[in-house]
Amino acid sequence: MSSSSSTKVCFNSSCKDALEWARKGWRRRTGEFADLCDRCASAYEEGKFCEAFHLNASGWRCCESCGKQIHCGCIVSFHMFVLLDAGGIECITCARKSFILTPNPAWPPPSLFLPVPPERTKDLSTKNWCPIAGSDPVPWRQAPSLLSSSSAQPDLQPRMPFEVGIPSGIDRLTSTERLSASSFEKNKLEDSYERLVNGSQKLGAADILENGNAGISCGEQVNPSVNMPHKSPFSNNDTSTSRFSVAVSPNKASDQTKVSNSHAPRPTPSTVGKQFCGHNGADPFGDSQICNGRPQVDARARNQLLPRYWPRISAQELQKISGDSNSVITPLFEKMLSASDAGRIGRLVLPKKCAEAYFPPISQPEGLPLKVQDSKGKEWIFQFRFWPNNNSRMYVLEGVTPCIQSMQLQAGDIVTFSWMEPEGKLVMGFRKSSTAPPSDQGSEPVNASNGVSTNGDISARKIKTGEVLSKTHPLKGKLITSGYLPIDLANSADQASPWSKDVKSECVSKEVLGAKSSFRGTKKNSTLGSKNKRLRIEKEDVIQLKLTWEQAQGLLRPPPNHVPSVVVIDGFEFEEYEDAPIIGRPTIFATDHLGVKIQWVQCKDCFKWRKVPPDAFLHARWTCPSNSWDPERSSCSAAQELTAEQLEELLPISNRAASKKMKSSKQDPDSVDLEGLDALADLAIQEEGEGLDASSQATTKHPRHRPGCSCIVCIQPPSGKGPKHKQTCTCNVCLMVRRRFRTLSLRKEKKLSEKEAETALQKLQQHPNFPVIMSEDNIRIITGEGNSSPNQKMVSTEVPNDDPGRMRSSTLSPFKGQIDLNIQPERDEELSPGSYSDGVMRMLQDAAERDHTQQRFSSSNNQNCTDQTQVGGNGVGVNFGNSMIAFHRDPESEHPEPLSANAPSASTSAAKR
DNA sequence: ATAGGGCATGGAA
DNA sequence: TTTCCATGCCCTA
Repeated sequence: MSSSSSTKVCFNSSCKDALEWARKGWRRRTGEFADLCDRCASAYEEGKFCEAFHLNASGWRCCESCGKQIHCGCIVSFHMFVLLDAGGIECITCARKSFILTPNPAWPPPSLFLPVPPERTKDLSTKNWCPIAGSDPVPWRQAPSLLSSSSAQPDLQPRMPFEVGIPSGIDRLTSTERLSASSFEKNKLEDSYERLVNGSQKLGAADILENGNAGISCGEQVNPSVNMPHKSPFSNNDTSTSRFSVAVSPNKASDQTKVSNSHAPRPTPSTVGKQFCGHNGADPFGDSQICNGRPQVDARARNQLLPRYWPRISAQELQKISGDSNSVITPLFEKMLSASDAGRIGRLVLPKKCAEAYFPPISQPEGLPLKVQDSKGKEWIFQFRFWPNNNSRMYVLEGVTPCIQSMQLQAGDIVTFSWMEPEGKLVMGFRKSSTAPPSDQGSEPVNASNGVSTNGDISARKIKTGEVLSKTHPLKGKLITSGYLPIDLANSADQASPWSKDVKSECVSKEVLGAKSSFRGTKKNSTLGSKNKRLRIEKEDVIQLKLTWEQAQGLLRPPPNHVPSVVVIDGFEFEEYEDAPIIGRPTIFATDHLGVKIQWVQCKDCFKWRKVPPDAFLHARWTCPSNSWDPERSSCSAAQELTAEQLEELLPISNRAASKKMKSSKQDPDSVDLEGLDALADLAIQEEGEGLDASSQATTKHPRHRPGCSCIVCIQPPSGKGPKHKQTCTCNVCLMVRRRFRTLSLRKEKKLSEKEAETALQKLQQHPNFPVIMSEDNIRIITGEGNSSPNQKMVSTEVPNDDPGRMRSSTLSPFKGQIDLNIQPERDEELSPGSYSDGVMRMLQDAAERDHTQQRFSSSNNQNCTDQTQVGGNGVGVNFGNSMIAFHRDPESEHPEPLSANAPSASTSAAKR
């Protein structure tokens, strides 16, 4: 999204000034921001836009509390007021004082206005809920009891500001749907629904004109929060109130879906909730209502529907779901399939809040059958039930295996649940997490990053690997503020969320200003990463990267030929790029003896530094042969232009000491801190290439495996669901298995030359169950017999049989003929506490040796996971294919610290011999 | 012996 | 600290 077109004019129809430099105004229905001239943008940002331009327009009303005049008929001021239950409006300031934090909502889902069955028992049993019966309106989707005063709940709690939001909407829905509604309410609701669907009724400030003019109605409101992305003090709440539903009809589908979907589809009706929410924030429906047939204990707990469950369904998906019908699709929630979800157990764990909010209430663990239609129109019946769990419940959908298999889903993919009206059907869509081409089975994969719609707004922008907000820090120049570090680029599912930008930038800004580099902000918001830690660097590991934002920025380059749009947030300028950043090779900018700006870059292979133009974009794997600027030095064999001394001068001061230390070593003068960036880049590239591999997303941690565990269990799809692995397969699992075996073999080779190994072997051969336990560590023998699993077979076939010792090498386990999935072959030497540094260096030497030996190996073994050892500067990186360890040698101490982990070894305890 | 149901556990939020 | 939830594992059929 580039808002810096020179041909544009100010979006304000009263202005129309030519724009030299556009500033962002309110969010348009297309999703783009209104481009404003300086003057109008300032007015908008100061909240004086309507005063300046709409004074004569209709729609001005007074705040019921303070009397302030608010322009209620305009998109520009839409977020400046709230509609009061008793009529009238209140300015947002007063509303906040009254604990009303939700701004004006978008359209509520029509399902909220469904007719209500005459009687609702507190505990809705399966009898009352008959999804299988067909198209009857679903009782549990009944409307809120508008006038119900069922607030006499035992545990009614005042709603605190942070409790207001989507979840409250859910709560209200949940609560009220458990209540009876009078016929009056019913009629009213039906009427409301009717009018809503027919578009004849505009809610509150629905008379909003996209271009900011007042008084002209349009059918859709924009998310108010996006109107003030830079200054909302409670943007979370704001955004959380976005609700929408989509009326999909053949003749207007494109428009409506487009518009509707320009907001993050968040189906729960805070609108309605808001409308009927008391000023004091108390829930008029009672927080303690029965939910799913049981009393709610903690209202606050229900008020959090995690962002990762917010549905992000594209218009296309919705349209596919609805087909040609006039159905109204209301996305309810989505969930990324975990390994167990996608496994053959056939149980899909439902997020509790979602289950309680959107699924029929159940009071018995057996639950009830639930008819769900998939995106192909095929209907499935799942058992919706729960298990008691820690005084709570754990909701599951049972019997999902056929459906999941039918949709060819695996762990990491996302299933979406929507509600379709008037059919009254639960619809299950899906989104593949991989970059696989769009499936014909329904919801197409929007983009690799679990993307959203493609129709215009932030959420709609196609974001391949992440959108970067780079921030120009007044002191330090550009900093990355979005938190979209490469590590998360491929994984962050919420990077496309319409508000993530704001949230993140705010979050990161704080971190930056707090002089603390942390990726937490990003991770917290990462939908995918929130649970699928296999793809993430652990918090601690990230910290160990010892990267500052500035350093990380060094890895990212703006997309070529891309003019950023600039956003000012909290006084800081952010450059915003629509396209993914380029993950670049760390370089050193300098000026040559002629005063010409140049860039020094280090070859990935030979580590020699090459001079390139200052504006050159260099991929993280840049090597000498890519040096088109200097043919004489376009080969790794060519000498380095820079002397070590010169390089030292170029390096950051803080690194020189370390550099000096390393200078005397045999290693090439490496890039010191750049090593860390390098490592990060490596990882990013690996993630780039592999991170989206469904198989690698397949599982999450499991209790028996520590964080960082890269065992097959942790990284492979469950229950053999994944594709068959060929011998040449380069998926994570295969690579890891090969790598594991290779290192095992190499180590064995080494050990065989030692008497100790001989002794061990003798012992081994004397063992009655040879091959069996050789030691207590977790190294295993691969015998070839009893290997029944595909992986093990694969290993067997991968085993080079040129060395029989290798076949028996390595380690043993209590499990005969099995590979220890947790084996950490690189750590076969115990590192005594006092010799950490030695141990690491020894390991690195081993790695170097392996690297050497590897080359022999590689020639006969098709693989992409060539181990790399980089030693130099004060940083030492060992790259084990997709697992990388980088050590940062602290100049102050002799103890190298892990720069990054996510490696199968080195960061965990050493195996004992 | 195997598969599935259901609970327990423990990491993460 | 509490709650959620992924998944391990026991028990039963």
